[in-house]
Amino acid sequence: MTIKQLRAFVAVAQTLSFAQAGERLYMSQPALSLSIKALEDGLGGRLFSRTTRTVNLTPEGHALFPLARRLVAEWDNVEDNLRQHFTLRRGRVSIAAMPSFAGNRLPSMLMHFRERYPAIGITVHDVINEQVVEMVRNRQVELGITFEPASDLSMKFKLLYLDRFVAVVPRDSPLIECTKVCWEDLQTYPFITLQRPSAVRVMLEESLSIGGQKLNVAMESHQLATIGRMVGSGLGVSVVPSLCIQQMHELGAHCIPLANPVIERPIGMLTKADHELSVAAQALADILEQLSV
Amino acid sequence: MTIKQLRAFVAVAQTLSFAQAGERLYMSQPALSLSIKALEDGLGGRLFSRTTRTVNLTPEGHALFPLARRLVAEWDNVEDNLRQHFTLRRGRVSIAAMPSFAGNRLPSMLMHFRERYPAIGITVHDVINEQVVEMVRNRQVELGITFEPASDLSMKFKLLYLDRFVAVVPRDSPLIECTKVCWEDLQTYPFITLQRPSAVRVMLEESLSIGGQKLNVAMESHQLATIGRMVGSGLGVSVVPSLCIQQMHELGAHCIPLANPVIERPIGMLTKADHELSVAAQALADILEQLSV
DNA sequence: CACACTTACGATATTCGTAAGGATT
DNA sequence: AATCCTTACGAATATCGTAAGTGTG
Repeated sequence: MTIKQLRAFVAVAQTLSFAQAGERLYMSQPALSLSIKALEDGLGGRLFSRTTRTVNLTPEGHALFPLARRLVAEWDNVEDNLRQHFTLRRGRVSIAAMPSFAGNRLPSMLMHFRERYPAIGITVHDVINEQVVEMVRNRQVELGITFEPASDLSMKFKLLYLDRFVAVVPRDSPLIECTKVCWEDLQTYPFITLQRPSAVRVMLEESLSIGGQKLNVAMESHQLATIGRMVGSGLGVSVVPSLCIQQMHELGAHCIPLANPVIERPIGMLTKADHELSVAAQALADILEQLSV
Repeated sequence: MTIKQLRAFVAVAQTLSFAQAGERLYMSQPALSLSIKALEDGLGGRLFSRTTRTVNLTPEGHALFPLARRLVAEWDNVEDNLRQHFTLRRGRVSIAAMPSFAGNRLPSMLMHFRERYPAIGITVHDVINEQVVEMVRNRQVELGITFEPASDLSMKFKLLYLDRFVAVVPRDSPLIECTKVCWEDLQTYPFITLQRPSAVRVMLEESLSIGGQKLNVAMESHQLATIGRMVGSGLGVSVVPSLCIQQMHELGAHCIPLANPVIERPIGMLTKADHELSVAAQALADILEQLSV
């Protein structure tokens, strides 16, 4: 029994005519006749009782008809569904991104993606850097956007760009005139930064300790938006990835390049090394990469 | 997409090895490789991510796997089920038979059928002659057993044998010595027979009226068993199809050939002319015919 | 006699197995 | 070096369309 034979059976059963069914199936009537004969032989009995003049279902054919119709319909569904996934007319892609990225660059990138593939659903997990790595590892998401993690053979990291940290100061700060600032310039102001599990905080401390410097934290938050608004209100200064520059401006703070130490971190896409991306995820990855050049 | 390809896909997805799957499918590994390739090309994307050393499902392949398994399973079910019907290892046949037949000859015939085809279910409708014809006409049953009905092009009648009516008398009747009796012999006793819608009653009246004779009914019943017991108790005499001889004996009555008038009626199988029998019904018809020779 | 299904037959396509090639552990 | 998948190619098989055959209304 082949799918072709089953389609032929359904067509003949519906039209009760080999000639008409042949037309519908785009095949000659003798070929159709042979096909039905092969089906009957394969099953071990007749499905149609036919004189040269009239065609009718046998009781067994009658029993097969609804089953055959269902099988063919399900078959077509599965096939069509899969084809739509491959042609990006259906699907869903889950990604995780650290908040600084998810809240700044990502939305406009997703706009591009959605414009191009409006039928693909997107699930974004806005979680801290470490959780991004975990979610990729656990395959909760296909794609993660993070700072480059410690090298791990089970993960693949694709650089999108280098992010250089910048200082954030109030609009009325004297530092506002500088084209760049050093850590010493900032130390005279209360320092506001993210709470501990945050990668930004950790990377900041690491970079400073290399230069023998120390972080004196006056205030902490775990929301970038809060930090921005605190700095904007004149409560103190901060250092954030350049990703956040626009957000900081919108929150009323001002950003200045940080010259010493230069804190530069690769940001990119993280995937499981041993698992291929879905076509949808690959399409998203392609767009993210393309928009990061 | 063909059923063969889908089976190949399932096998490879389960073993994650073209070599092993090839063995299971009884085909060479290169042929399997080509088959999967053809499937992937047809669907428009990869289902397996494979290096020369390891095979893995792509996300799309992963999505297809349960669907493919279900499709293949349903396919096999339908195919197997139909094959079993054709080989008489599954099925049901519905027949209708007039009470005189259903209660006498039929049971032993069904025993033969059941012995030969124990998996075929049988539904017997024990109804009066006219209803048998109706049930065949309405396709409530595939097969009917009746006296030959008025010829009707939409029905097919296959003679099983001729039934000759016999007289039924009490064991202590003086008639018991006769090798045959005439209507006149019976008329001296109270006559017991079936009620009006019954074909036996109608045919009896018809036959008598041809010879200018008349039926004086002393008692009526609509059960043959009741008649038998009434006659057996000495309440009167009756005339029944020879079908019922054994039953009458068991009920304590005695049967004697009826010589004048001779009432002879063809009994046979009735089917719809334009509808083929199921293999199960045909098998039953064959056995009924064979046992009637 | 015309129509509709079946059979016959030659051509085309598809499928398969063997052999050779390439990549990974 | 061994193993496993892919590509190449020739052979076997299957499928299809045209043409001829057959039975029915």
